[in-house]
Amino acid sequence: MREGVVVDELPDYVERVLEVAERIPAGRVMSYGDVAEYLGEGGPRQVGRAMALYGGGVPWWRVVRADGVLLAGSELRALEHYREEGTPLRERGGPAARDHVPRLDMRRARWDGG
DNA sequence: AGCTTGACCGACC
DNA sequence: TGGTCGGCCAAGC
Repeated sequence: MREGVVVDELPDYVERVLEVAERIPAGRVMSYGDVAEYLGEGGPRQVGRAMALYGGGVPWWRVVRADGVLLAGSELRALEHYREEGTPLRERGGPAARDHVPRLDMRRARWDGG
């Protein structure tokens, strides 16, 4: 069985990142930096890379930027999940709300990891 | 070995 | 409220 040199297993660090992502409850989020800090290893950028490459199988929309800006390129997909899960958003109230993608209300949506 | 590139962050203005 | 800047750290070239 030595032929199976194919990488059917993800790097250890990536596995841990995905594990944390899966623990985030619906309606809540963690920032990349939060996840890194929670793991006690790596940094926001490492978490970001892990999610970008392998995050497809987990609730990727629950791992977000610390400033609450929605994932570039997937704003609408993410937004649908947020509305469905009731994740706190900062909608823009005024007339200028037209064509404006909301941001997450990080104060309320942030999850500390239990 | 050096430089650029990211699903980033916090401080500052 | 929004933009810049420096720091961050691994990967790629």
